[in-house]
Amino acid sequence: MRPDHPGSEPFTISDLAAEFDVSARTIRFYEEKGLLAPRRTRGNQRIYSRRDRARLRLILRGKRFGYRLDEIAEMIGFGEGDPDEAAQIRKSLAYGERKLEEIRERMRELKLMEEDLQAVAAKLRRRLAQLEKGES
Amino acid sequence: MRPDHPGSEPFTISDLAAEFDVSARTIRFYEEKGLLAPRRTRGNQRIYSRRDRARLRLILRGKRFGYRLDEIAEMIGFGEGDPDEAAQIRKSLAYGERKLEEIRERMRELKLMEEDLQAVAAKLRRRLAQLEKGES
DNA sequence: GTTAACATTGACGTTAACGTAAACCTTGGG
DNA sequence: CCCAAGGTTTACGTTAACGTCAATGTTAAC
Repeated sequence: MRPDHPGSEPFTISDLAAEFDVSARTIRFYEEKGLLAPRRTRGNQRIYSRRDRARLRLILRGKRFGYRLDEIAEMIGFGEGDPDEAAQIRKSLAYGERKLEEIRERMRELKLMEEDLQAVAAKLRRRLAQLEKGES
Repeated sequence: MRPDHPGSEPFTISDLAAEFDVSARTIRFYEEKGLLAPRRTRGNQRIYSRRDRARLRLILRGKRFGYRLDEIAEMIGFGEGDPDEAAQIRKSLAYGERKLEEIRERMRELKLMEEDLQAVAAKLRRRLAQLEKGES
């Protein structure tokens, strides 16, 4: 029944739910919002391809960085939607460039945050060293 | 009235609201949640020190990465709270280490996200080049 | 072919993070 | 002293992102 590579190819909704540790409801909700569009069986059950799975991974990744679902919808939608015209593609590229710049800015901020926390940790360690020398 | 350096030292709530582009309500809300604790005037109005301001910046930074307020409360609280005992400090340090590891993980993920988006952009550019050569 | 396990579509509930409005108090300039 | 601009609390409203039933349909193993 299963192909040679177990756990490969098409996935059910609970496969993905388990893999990414989210509820099935969550995945259906993303579909309601237009972020996913899996095919269906004759019986109307959802079937997820590897592409769908990759998309879900991107969605969850975006979420972890505080992007809202509608923002994510734009981000992942920026590679589709009737790319019949060059103008459309150029617009998509411009949008992508903005998003990339935003992401680089976030990386810089993360670095700052790391430094902030490390500064606090250093302070604590100095204080701890004092205490261990018997000081109050 | 103002000290030598304009825009320095103590801040009003609207000062900070303007500087960080959030509403005063938001700042008061953070206080309700125990994330801030500014001093007050005799008339009960809030006065924010530079330290308070730095704290707010950290809070907003955390938010931009999808941390919830209660998580942020723990993170910024990890350097205070009766550090009279060495054990307490050691616990705080351990907590800080976990958070730092989490942050480094996020940086790795951001890099992946950047690569994903760049892959899509590259695809679009190839398609665009084809179109400009007159192909359908 | 019959169940047990899993899916589907509503519909309503919930929580976090504020927005908004009312009624009142403080502060600083003229 | 007065008042406009800004601040305070209290309380209720709102939105995003799901959680949680319930009623019903579909699959897969036996």
